[in-house]
Amino acid sequence: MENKDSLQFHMNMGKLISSVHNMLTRRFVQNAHDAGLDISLDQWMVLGPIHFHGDASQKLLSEFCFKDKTSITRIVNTLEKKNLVVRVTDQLDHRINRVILTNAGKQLFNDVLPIMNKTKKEVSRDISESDIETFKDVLTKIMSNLENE
Amino acid sequence: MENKDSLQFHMNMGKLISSVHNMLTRRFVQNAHDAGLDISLDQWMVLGPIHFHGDASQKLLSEFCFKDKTSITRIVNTLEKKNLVVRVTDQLDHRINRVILTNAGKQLFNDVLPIMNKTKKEVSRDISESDIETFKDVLTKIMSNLENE
DNA sequence: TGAATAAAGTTGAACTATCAACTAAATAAA
DNA sequence: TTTATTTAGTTGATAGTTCAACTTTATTCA
Repeated sequence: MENKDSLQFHMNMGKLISSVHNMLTRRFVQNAHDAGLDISLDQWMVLGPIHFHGDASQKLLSEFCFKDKTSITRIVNTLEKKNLVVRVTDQLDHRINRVILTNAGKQLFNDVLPIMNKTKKEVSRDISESDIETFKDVLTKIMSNLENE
Repeated sequence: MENKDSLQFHMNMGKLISSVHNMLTRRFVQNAHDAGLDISLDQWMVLGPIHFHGDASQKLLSEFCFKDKTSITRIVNTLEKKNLVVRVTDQLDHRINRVILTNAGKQLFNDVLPIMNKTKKEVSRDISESDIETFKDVLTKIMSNLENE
C-alpha cells in the first residue's frame, strides 16, 4: 500500500489519465448498477448527445463523442438491442442513419442524470473550484494539441 | 466544426477525461507505429512496471497499473505471445506467477522510452509547468476519491 | 490434522476500441 | 451521362475491460 502510494507519486500523466479513466468508468457503472440501472459509461456518452441533438447522424455522434465510427455503430447496436434508440434512414440522403431516442431511452436518460451528478460529486470531492477549472482547461488544451494534423 | 468547438466548451469532466484518454492512446500507438514499433498503450503500461520491478507478480501489476487481474492476465498473454516476457512460477508460493522481461522485452522497453517522451511533449505543448502540476495533483486527488470503500 | 476460507490466476461471455476492407448511396468530373 | 471519387455506415479480426464462475495452492482455525 505504502509502496503503491509512493510510486503513484511518480506516475506520469499518461498513466494517471488512463488510471483515472478506468476508475471513473468503474465507479459510474457501479453507481448506476446500485440504482438498478443497466448502462455503461460509453453507452451513456452516446445516449447524452442523442438526447441533446434529437436526430443525430452516426457521423455527428462520432465527431461529438471523439469515438471511431465503428465504435458508434456498435454502441448504437447495443442501444437498439436494449430498445433505447431506433435508427431511421434519412429521407433526403439514404446513406445517413438518424438515431432517435425511444420513450424507454428518454426514461433512462432521465434516470441516469442524477447518477452522473452523484458520480461527478464523488470525483470532485475536496477539490477547489479553481483547480477543477485549471484541470478542465488543461484537458481541453491537450485535446487541441492532439487534434489531428 | 464550429459547432463542435462550442459544445466542447461545455463538456463535463468525465467526457473530457474519456476523450483525452482515447486521443492519447491513439497518438501513442501512432507514434510507436511510425517508429516501426508494434505496441499498444496498455501493453506499455504493463511493460514499464515489469521492467521496474524485475519480477513482479500479476497481483502486483494489477494494483500498480490500476487494472483488473483479468486484464493483466490477457495483457501478459499478449506480451508472452510476442516473446517480450515469460511467466515463472514462484518457488515458495506456487499460486504466484513472476513476470520477467526477455531480452527482446528489454530491447523494446528501451526503444519505446523515447516514443513515450515524444508523445508526452506533444501532449503538454504550450501548457505551463504549474498548470501541469495542478493537473497531475487533481488527477491524483480524483484517484484517491475513487479508491474503493 | 482436517475442513473452511482466502488468495492468485484463468476462462467464458458481453461490450468497447481500432484497423482494414467492404457496401451502398451521393457527388464530382470526364 | 457515364465513370470516378467521396461519404456514411457495416463487418471481421484482434486487443482490452469487466463480471462471474472456476481451479489450484496457501492459510486459518476448530
